Amino acid sequence: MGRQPCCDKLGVKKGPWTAEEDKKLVNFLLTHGQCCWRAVPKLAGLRRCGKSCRLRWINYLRPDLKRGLLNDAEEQLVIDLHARLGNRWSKIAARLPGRTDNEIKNHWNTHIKKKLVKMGIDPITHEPLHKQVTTPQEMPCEANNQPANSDMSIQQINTNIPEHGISTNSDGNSASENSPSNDSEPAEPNPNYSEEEDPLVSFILSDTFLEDLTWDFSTSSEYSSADNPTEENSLAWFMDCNDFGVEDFEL
DNA sequence: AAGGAGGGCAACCGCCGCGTG
DNA sequence: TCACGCGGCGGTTGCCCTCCT
Repeated sequence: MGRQPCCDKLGVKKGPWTAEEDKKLVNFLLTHGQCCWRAVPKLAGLRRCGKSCRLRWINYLRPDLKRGLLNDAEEQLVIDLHARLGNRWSKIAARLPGRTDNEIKNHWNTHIKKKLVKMGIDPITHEPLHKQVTTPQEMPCEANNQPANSDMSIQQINTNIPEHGISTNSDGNSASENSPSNDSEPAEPNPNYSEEEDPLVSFILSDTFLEDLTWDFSTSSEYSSADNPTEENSLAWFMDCNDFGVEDFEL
């Protein structure tokens, strides 16, 4: 037997969200905070699946989201993190405040992938393309969707993108899904781009950042409506977000 | 100016892991 | 220990917009 769908398909609207639906969802979440997503559409008066509401909120409506394309530093960070973590977009997004996993995933697939290929680097393994003599099936790390990180490939990236260095595991070990210790391994500072040059990038790559839950905006107590259930507090995070269309929601 | 091709992105789908009873 | 429900995640799809011919 297949798994039950997350919501009753009948009467559940799909497709692009309207401004009216956005408004309902935002108003509800500002007033009540994030609770049981399954109950949200019902309570908010939406004919949507709870998952759909969650996705819409996380990927689009969340006021702490950054808008626009990833800048060079962010892009470089994504490349580096991808070399270490693979396609674990949520983990990568966790180190990029204001960016969502979906956004990063899309950016990777549409921009960065092509960029790396153009530079002669395999976007999956982060190895130089011309060095690859084995087929993807023959490569365990590929089969597991895990990158084979190497100093050489990373250095090549650095060469091609001189403005922004990236760091990698100094021993060239591939990042493994089964070795969570990699997550906690501090990134080696790139000789071409020292911490002094970009302490922010260095900090984001550090354990301090990853383990600091205050950077997790979805659970941030500063903005969390669950912790600060008043609409006043909730509105504060709207006001902090300059390019958010507050007027769209008549707040 | 019109039509086709390609790219970008929002949203959906289905699986997985975790918490709970 | 097992079953179930839920949230979260990554892969994929499909629509819309832009560019090119």
